[in-house]
Amino acid sequence: MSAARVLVGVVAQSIAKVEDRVSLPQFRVLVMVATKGPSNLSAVAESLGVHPSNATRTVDRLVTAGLLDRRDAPTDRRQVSLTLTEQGKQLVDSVFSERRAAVQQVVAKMPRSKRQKLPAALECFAEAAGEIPEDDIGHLEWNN
Amino acid sequence: MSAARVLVGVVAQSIAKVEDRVSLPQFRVLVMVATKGPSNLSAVAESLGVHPSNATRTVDRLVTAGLLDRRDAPTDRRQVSLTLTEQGKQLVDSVFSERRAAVQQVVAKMPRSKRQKLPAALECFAEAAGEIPEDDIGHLEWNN
DNA sequence: GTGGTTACGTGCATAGTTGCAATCATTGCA
DNA sequence: TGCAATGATTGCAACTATGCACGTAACCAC
Repeated sequence: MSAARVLVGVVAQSIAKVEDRVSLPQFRVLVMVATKGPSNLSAVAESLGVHPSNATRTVDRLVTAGLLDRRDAPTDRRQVSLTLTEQGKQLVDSVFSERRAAVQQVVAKMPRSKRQKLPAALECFAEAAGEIPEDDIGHLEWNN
Repeated sequence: MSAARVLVGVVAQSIAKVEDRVSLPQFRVLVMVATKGPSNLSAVAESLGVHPSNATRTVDRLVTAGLLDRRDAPTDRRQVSLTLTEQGKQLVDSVFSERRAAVQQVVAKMPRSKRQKLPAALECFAEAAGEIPEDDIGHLEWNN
């Protein structure tokens, strides 16, 4: 659990650095679009567990901020197609790479012997988690 | 990083379950009081990085919700003493124990051989993090 | 005591999130 | 063509968070 605290701290810190530019729900939208590719609004709303009307307005703000691109979907003009702008990509990337750096900074302080055993154990842990229904393990896409 | 995603997902899920009752900033206040014992308002505000006036109102809501107890500090009547009510304790405990359960559920799925190596590696990881200035590693008390 | 400092609280303003109901455009089916 | 279903948006209303300026009560040093 203390390791989990550390990791959560890293994530929180990485988000805090961009909180001036985007709120947490907004960032979640960006991450979802970044990870799942061009999406429509309903998908975003459902994935985040909010009312579609809220998703609309959150996307509004991201479009205004120049982080998200909203256009009509080619196949069905009722839907919209959401993609990250270059700025949006950079923002998401900056958060992710900072997380990596922070974790690596910690790993670098571990004694070499244990450091080598860590990846295998963690990979195994992640695999084990993959075998559990997503409802039980949580919203994995939450903010990463 | 995938292991980190899993752990963060667990934390996010555990918080999502109480988000109907308390907001994220509110929960952070509860956790801070739970971990650092009776506190005054300034400490809470500074620890959360918000303006003291906001801390006042956040605490207001928690008191109204019956999760927090606010009374004059015995030593200095300018200050207040914040403690968790029984309800508040239960809420924090429920989140923490759910996290533990979720992690253990994952660990239980790991093969026995690797399972034994995990705790040592993670403990070492956490220790390594402890050696890094808090500004670099993040606000560890964030929500845990 | 008097004055400065400290710790909280209040009023005010702004912005973001949330849900619900209603509306509009598009699509697909009869 | 006409009508229902779908996807998105808008108006409305409430709540939370946030900072700033100001006020009040208590403490401390002189």
